[in-house]
Amino acid sequence: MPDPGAAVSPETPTVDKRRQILAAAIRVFARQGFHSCRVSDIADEAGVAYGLVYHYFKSKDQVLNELFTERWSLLLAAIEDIDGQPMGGREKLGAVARFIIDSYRHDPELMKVIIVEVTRAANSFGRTHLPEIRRAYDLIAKIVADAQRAGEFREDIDPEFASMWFYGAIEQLLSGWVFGLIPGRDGDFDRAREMVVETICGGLERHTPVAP
Amino acid sequence: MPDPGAAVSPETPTVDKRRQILAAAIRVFARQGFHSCRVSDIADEAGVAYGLVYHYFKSKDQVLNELFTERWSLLLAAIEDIDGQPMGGREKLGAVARFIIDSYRHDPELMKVIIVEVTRAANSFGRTHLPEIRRAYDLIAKIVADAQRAGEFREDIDPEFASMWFYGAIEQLLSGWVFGLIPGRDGDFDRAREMVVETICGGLERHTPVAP
Amino acid sequence: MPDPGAAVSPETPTVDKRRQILAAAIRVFARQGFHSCRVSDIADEAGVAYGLVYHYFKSKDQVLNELFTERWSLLLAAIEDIDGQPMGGREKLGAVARFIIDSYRHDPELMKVIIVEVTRAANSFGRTHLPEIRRAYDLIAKIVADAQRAGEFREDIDPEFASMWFYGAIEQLLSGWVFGLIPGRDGDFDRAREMVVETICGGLERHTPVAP
Amino acid sequence: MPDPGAAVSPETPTVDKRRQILAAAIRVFARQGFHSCRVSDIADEAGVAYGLVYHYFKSKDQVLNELFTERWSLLLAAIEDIDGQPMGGREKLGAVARFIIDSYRHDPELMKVIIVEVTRAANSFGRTHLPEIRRAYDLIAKIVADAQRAGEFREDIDPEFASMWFYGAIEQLLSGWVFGLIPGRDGDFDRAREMVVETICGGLERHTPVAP
DNA sequence: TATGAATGAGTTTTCATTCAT
DNA sequence: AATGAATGAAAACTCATTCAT
Repeated sequence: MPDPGAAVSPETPTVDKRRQILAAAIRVFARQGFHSCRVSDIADEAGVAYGLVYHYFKSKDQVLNELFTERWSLLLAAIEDIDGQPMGGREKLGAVARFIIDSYRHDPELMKVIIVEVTRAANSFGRTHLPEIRRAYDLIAKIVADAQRAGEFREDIDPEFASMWFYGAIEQLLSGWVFGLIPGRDGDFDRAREMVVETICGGLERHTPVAP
Repeated sequence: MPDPGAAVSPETPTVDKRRQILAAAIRVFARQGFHSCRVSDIADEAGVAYGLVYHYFKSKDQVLNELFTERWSLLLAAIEDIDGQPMGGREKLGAVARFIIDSYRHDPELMKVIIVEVTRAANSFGRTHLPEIRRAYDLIAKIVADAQRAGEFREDIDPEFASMWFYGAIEQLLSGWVFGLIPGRDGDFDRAREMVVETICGGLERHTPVAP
Repeated sequence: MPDPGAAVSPETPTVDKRRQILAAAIRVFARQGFHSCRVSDIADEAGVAYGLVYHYFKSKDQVLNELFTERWSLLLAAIEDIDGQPMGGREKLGAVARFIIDSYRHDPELMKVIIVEVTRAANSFGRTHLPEIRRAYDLIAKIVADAQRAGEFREDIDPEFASMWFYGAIEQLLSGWVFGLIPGRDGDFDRAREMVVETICGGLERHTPVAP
Repeated sequence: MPDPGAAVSPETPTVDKRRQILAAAIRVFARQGFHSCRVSDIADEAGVAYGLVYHYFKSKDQVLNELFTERWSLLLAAIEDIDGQPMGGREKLGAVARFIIDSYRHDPELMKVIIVEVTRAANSFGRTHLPEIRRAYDLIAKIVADAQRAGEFREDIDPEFASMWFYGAIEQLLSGWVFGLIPGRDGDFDRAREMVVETICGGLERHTPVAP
């Protein structure tokens, strides 16, 4: 089972200024937004000199890019890993939902940045990272298609579209938490996860309505 | 049945410069993005003088705000209208989906602007318009809750969350079209609408799985 | 006979801010050097707002380019004009020297800027304007070549090279004045002009040494 | 007869990092220009660590200063040496021209740097080194004055000015080679030297025009 | 001597907004 | 209503120089 927190440096003994800057950037981006913060805000938050940000990163953009890529590649690896396991479609999608939601639970600020500044910022960074983002959609679509072939999911729904519903639903959920639109206390995360899987997979599975 | 195109200017005989500017803004925002365009780009596209934009609008932001508010209030009115009609939950959500998708079909540039620059731009305009956006979620949640009370939808799924899945799925769909991630030809719009309703409502309805 | 001061605006009645900025730029560039001055220095000197410089000019570079091009094209036109007249080589070169020296006398600051920041700044602006600068060398070389064909100048000296001596000598003269290395009082200008023509043309003309 | 290549490092057996840096600086300054290169470019070119440049030199400026001073003092010494010899004006100026042109032939990159970045960069380094540069003009002027007193050169031409023509002509020649404006193949160097001496000295000498 | 991480001052350029006409 | 010249604040980025090791 993939661990959403695996990338976080486990107490580097030496002071790693590069890491320090990245961590500060997460906090600053989450608090003020990428466009509304200055590079000096990041440097101040990290407690380093202005120029050091440019010593380690080519540009302000590059800081966000790195943050995103590092995290997103974990997600892609996790989905691929999940897909490779001997599970049914519902179980696989459940595991994907769990990974994403646990990622949020583990580091809400980083996930906020990734969703708000990249994934949903389709006109700025989203466009840059479209290929990587799309890769996630494709992997999910593959899970759906496999489940259809296995007879688990109904076949009259296009897997590409189903992938959109599934990912869109989860991202909206995280957005809801990020902006305080829906309750996000401890128990809510697991409940939400169960419900979203129940709803989407329930709709994707072959089923007969219960007569009222 | 609400008409997604109702907002279009009712043929003012005199050239309405204000309308001209708004229409130009849609094209420019859709093409370049809100932040990457200058006020002069809008004026040029509209074929009017620079300062005239400021004669009619308080600020660049105000132009986008107006565009959004005008359109979004139509959406809210449509959902309220739909909710008031004697239909089941599936039918109501189907009508909501139809309205949104028809809005996109009718004026893809405007919908692109609204989604990309407002609805999904949670850190800039999205924050400003959060109350109105939230209102849509609430109306959808109400439809779900009513259907639950009527015994049509299963009651173990939180309507607030269900609203997120439903809206998130549709918005993701539109995003997919906007950025060319999924096919968006003529037939696709209706098929996608039917499928998303089938999937989400299928999952929300009380049902029994078909034994494999 | 070309007039080196022809381009200078003769008391524009309306305040021409663009001209105002150009005139200020000459003073500032002459005083502080192009690289050592800020755009705000120009704006301050011109008594206009910072942004107005960018309203009229694309960049700081563009201001200098315009200054140079305007003046240099006058020089080229003058040389061409001189070359077209029915005069001997010595007379023509004398007229060219007169035009350049009169240009300096008329507007020493502008000529200082052109020489110091463009003509002799071979690694920055000089490189950009090399074709135009070279054009002047070529025109002078043509005058020499014609005088050789006419039997006035000795033919064993390459006109291209002679052009270098002639132009280099005059530019060095102006540099000497600009930096106060040689006397530059009223009478000196005409004397220097006569002497440089006497020396270079004397050397270029067919002559026999006087036996000591 | 002075040797223009005398300054070249006398084969230090141990790798002389200081010399290594100076040599690298010549290449980098010649290629990119002083202002367009970074200290790190020099260090990279020399294959040494960044900070080592500052171990040997007080500043980036200091590197160029040293390069210039070392070379220029050779030139001054050469002119003084030439002036001390029992030769006529034409012979002396010929020897000076030979030294300068041979310097260029021997190390074109160094001479390019000295001319482009110092001698002709009147607003930056040229200003700093004005006294040394002026010294060269003065020495040349003295040669002219002596030749006038000896009856070899005509006396109606100011030696200070004549010095300008002579030095300006040669510098312009080198600039022409540096920027590819005039042919600079093997034979051209000697021909150009002979021609410039012939022209300038021919003009400075007492002579009578040949009647056409 | 040698290294390269760390510092931070300094400037161009952009562009929303205002305002005189 | 309409024009577009005029304003000025704001921030990314560069890079010479310092310094701890």
